[in-house]
Amino acid sequence: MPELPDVETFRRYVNSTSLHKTINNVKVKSAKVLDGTSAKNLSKTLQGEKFTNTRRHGKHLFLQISNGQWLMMHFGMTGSLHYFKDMDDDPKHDRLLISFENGYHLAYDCQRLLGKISLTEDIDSFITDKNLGDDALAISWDSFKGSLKKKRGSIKSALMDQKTLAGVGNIYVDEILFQVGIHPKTAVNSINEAYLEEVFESMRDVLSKAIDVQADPSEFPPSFMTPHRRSDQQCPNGDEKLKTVKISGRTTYFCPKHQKKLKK
DNA sequence: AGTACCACCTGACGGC
DNA sequence: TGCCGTCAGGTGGTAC
Repeated sequence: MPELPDVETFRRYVNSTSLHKTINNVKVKSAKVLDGTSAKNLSKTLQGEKFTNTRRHGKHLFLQISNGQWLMMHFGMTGSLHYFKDMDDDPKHDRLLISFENGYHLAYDCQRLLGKISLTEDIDSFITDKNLGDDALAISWDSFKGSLKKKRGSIKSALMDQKTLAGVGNIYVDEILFQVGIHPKTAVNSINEAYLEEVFESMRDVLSKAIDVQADPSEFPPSFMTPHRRSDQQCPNGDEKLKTVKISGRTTYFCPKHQKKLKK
């Protein structure tokens, strides 16, 4: 689930469920997701505090703690958040369980353990340390253009590179390129400025439309390709079959009829 | 600075 | 039923 729209959805979920409530218990179920901190230290840091605010940068979510620090969550391929009261509703792969004094719990669930949780004093230095590019929904057209001009290789790899811009992953990059009708293997440096601006607009459009429906593909507009992302499925714009190709090791779906390497 | 692979992990699915 | 290869919305490291 966890690309920019999913993480933004988690952020709003935390806002509507978990702010301003005293934390009275913290259980680390798997220390493997912890990065640069220990279960003991994390518990000590959160115990008795509240979450006061949230921020998101790309695929990283930050929960502000009332002591001024930030709890960083990254969701890997399979991470998600669940707020519930009855422990019967505790998700199967919960790795961190935060309990509030109102009897509710916030669980960080992550089946494949590829996610990360850490503590940080300062979001800006976290972003600098990780070398992350600007957030894909916050970046200006000028910065986007500037960052992509330095890139070589395919447009797909460039958009997915978190150092270039943060938040776009394998699913949404395919959707963005499908919407502009550009072949994912197109060399970035062969795209002229006007067309690159269309890519930029498509990125903003796809990401915000996904956020509008809580990143639920079953609610995507009918013109979106993502819900057809299965082998042998047809393009939403016709009876053409979608095809797959590997780009930087990731399975890529595209429509051979509607996505061309060069714009006519 | 690219790509190509491997690794980290668990689990679902299809073929035999 | 069971075993096995393959694949999965991410990232980081390596070698070339």
